[in-house]
Amino acid sequence: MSTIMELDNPTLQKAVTTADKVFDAMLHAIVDGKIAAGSKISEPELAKQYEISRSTLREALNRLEKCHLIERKANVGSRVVDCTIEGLLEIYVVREALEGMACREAANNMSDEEIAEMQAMLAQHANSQALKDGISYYQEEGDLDFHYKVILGSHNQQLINILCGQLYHLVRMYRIQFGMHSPRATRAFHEHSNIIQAICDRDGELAEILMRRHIAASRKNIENKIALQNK
Amino acid sequence: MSTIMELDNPTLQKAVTTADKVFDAMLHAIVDGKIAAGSKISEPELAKQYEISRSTLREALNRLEKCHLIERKANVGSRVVDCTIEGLLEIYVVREALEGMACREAANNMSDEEIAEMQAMLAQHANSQALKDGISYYQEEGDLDFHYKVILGSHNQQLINILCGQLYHLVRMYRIQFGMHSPRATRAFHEHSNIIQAICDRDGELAEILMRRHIAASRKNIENKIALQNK
DNA sequence: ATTAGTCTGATTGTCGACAATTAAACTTTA
DNA sequence: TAAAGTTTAATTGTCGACAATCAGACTAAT
Repeated sequence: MSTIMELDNPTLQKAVTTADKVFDAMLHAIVDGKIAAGSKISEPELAKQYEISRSTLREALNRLEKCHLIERKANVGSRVVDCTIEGLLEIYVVREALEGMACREAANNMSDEEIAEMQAMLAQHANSQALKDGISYYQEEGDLDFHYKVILGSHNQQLINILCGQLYHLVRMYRIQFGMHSPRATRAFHEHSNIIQAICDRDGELAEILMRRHIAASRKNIENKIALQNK
Repeated sequence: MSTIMELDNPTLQKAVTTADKVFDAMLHAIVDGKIAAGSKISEPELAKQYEISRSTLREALNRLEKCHLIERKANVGSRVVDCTIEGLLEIYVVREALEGMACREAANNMSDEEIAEMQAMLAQHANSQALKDGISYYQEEGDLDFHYKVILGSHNQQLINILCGQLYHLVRMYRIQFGMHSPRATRAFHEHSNIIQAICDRDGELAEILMRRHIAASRKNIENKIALQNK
């Protein structure tokens, strides 16, 4: 396990203060839909629920706002963001741009060890996929693992913060709440494989193109589903 | 003045609460270097200075952290981010990706009125530039205006939040503290002009390419200066 | 009946004080 | 003298209470 993971990845920083722990708890609760999307947040109620003071809760709320998981209006209160199709498509657009660039930078900046790690991970996914075959849950987790590795491989702290620290919480939220178990498992696997190859060849330009196509394909997949649903 | 500006642009939301006002004050102070980059922030001292309680100050600090202008460590305190060459180049990489995509989306989504507005703005810049010629301050301001308009034109709230709400504060901070009065004034003007043309033609693909080149050119300009300095 | 205005209950914003933790000064020992 | 341990001062995290603001219920007037 490379030391880069723990130092740079904002999602893996251990919670030391109680506000941190409440933040983690609420993060999972929101992502998993246990706190409903779009619902209003009552500070006194939640403070009682977590058995903390309102100040501490507000500290946690501030961090949730940093992740764009809640929205605050002055003198009115906080709401959990609601999951809309438009919002989902907006995120795909941002991901296409940022992860495409991250992939280019990863091809330039990843160490040989990191690349080897990623290849090993892919091989492992190949096995677990052969086991579970149709079932896509592991593939889904594997998909996130893969994208995280590429992002961290960019060695660009700004990219890492925006993607891992903010956007990916929303990505996971949408995946769970929209029940997005992609049927593109084997196709995604081959796309991942090609991307890693490009990174291994240090071909940043190609790596970016492939990653953008990979994400754009997911987006189009969603758009098609929506189009069918509205017919 | 389009109503979209006020509603969507996070930088233009009026400050209603006192924490908002302190946030605005500190934002400017940090961007302008009146609070030194890399310096430690003393909560009791600043609270006294702004004549507010520590709770209110911490609320303001939380928002500064959202903009990546300060960094907090648990039980240790907050520091203003320091301006490094590496950090500056990282930002350019993110901008190239995000603003490139924003430009593509702007070509798809901007209304004809918005495009006309932007063209009018460019004409105005042409005049003020002819007046001031060598002096690049107005061109610098104009450059920011132009980029803001394109970002808002994407009509993608995620893109707008990340770029206008977070990254551009850092951009302005670097510009001021590194004294980046670009000597590329007339070249940048022509690049802006071509980008607007592509947007006007609704050619998203070209618009993205041109914007990416525009930003990459700025980055390379910096890199060259650094290379000269270190010789 | 509808609109305007007032009032009330509840929620958010702000404050000052206390507890927990850290960093530095000081002592002690090899 | 240098290194380790202890103490102390200061800073941060947390708490409960008060003030400011808002949303909805109620009343009154056209």
